[in-house]
Amino acid sequence: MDNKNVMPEAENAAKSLNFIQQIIEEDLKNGKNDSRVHTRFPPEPNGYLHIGHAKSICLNFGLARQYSGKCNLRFDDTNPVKEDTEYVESIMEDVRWLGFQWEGEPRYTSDYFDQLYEWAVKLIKDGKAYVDDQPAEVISEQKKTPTEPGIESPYRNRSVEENLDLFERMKNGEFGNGEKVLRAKIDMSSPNMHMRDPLMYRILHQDHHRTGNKWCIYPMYDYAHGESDYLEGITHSVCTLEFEVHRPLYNWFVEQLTDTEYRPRQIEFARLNLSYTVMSKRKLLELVKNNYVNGWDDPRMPTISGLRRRGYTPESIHMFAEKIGVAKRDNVIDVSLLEFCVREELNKKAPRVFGVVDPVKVIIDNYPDDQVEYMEIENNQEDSDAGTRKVPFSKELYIERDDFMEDAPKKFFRMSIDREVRFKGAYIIKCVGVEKDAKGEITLIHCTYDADTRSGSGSEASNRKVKGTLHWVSAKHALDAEVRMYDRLFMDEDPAGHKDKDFKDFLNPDSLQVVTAKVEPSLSDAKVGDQFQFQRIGYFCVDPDTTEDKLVFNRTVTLKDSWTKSQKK
RNA sequence: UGUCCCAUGGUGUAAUGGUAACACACCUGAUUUUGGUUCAGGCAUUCAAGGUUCGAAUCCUUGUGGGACAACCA
Repeated sequence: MDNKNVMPEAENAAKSLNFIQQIIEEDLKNGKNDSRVHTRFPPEPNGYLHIGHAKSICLNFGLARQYSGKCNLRFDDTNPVKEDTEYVESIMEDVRWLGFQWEGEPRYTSDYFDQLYEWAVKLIKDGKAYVDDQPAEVISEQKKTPTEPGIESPYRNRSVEENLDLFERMKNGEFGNGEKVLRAKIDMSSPNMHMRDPLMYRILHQDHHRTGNKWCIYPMYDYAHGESDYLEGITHSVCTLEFEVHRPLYNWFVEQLTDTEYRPRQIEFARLNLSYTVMSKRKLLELVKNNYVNGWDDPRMPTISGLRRRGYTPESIHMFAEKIGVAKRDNVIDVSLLEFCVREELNKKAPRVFGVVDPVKVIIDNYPDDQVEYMEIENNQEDSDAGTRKVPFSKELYIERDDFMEDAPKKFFRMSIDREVRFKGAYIIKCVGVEKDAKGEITLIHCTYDADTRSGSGSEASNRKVKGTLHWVSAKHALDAEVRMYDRLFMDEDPAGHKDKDFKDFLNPDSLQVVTAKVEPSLSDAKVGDQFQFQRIGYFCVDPDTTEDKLVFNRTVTLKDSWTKSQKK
């Protein structure tokens, strides 16, 4: 075969495989499980999904897509104490928003409670499971520590008949919470703690969000998970690293209960850690419950719903997941990579508009009092199809307070007394003086304009180069908009890493600032969820969840700004 | 003083016994009616010591460092 003929594809194929893809391709080659690929995303519905889950979602659904396989969505709902349908709803919404479709209906571990119960009975009959009457503390004590072997429970060698009877009575609700448990009979001296007769069932007199009061015994994760994978025909059960030590147990249950060729295979990868970001569901719940943020979808939250509301796009999250890769070593990804991915995408898609977030008024002394000119401005220089729009220009305008400095250094390219700047799409303007209030705050900037310099007029003067270009909004045409400037929630690079300190000590007091901005009139047509670049300021979206009858913008991400960066040094 | 896992620039990820590369970050410079974008360039890497080999980031041994496991959580 002539290699030269396949060069175009070779370029794509050149991408290296991550270690999971290598395992899958090996399995495919060996014809394992009929060379099927079937993955699953199995969240517990006890909280909202966050960017770390997004990595797992992109991985699992992505693998299925890549290998023409399937991917299930399964709610791992074995602990009714913590779970709720609110979370089920939000999880489905988030997965869909990310652009993935699960195979068939959503699955629930609770769908398998009957089968799991039968299998537990089988294990008892095989002498591989027993009912233990001891309280939690005693069982825990007997397990000992990782460095010393555990000791066996006095109930370990009960007869099969007694175990069967007791287990059935557990199911029938004859015992209270914690009075009895079902344990697998494996090896109390195993060096792996998870093999020291792990619990299979505990008694919880608690309504379940799906099965109601049908059950008062609930299976534990270790028992339920592998079996659920088995029942769904999962081939590759991808999970995070902390389950690595559970794998022998996962395999043990599958091997005890089934005798087919088919075997699901657990593969572990390193979970995502993001700098300046807390990812633990427990801590996020704490932020929500104690009103440090306004709910799970607060744009400062690392939740998928928070990112969505902040203006992140599914595509940008896919790009991020692609770039961070998959491996087994602990990692901390810099948030700047995530921000890069949003900017990268929004730069191509988001129309540029003029919005002044911290306005200061400018008056052009030599401009006719009642004149209004409509300046034609490009919507997006990155996209020639984006077209242009008309923006009104008049004698009184607003500019950004940061864009003026009275005693400016030479390197300051914006407005200063006696210096010229271009008002983007309009004229070259020269500052001639300022007015201040009693506190010395600038209240008005006086300018003159050069009428020959109108942009696009073709005149020689209109092509004159000046160092700075400012965006502006006509005062009498401006719309008021509420702008929510979100910043990072935590100031410390690794707020979760300080084990002796409360992570909330690192909360940023300025993580949300709400201001009234002056924006150009074309934004009266803006629709919920629309995204814009406020030229020179950052990317903003119209708050997707706004219920108010006014324009509300959420800041998605700031633009890179080499001037303010150099000033901070 | 147990079992398991991991170790490549500042941060991530490749290279699968044959020239250590890509992205982010950072730093120059050019272009720019956004101090954005784009473009060009720069900085910087195999935990250590032995061994196998013509050749080791890769295989072996030992050590060091980090992580997971002792929930009736998942």
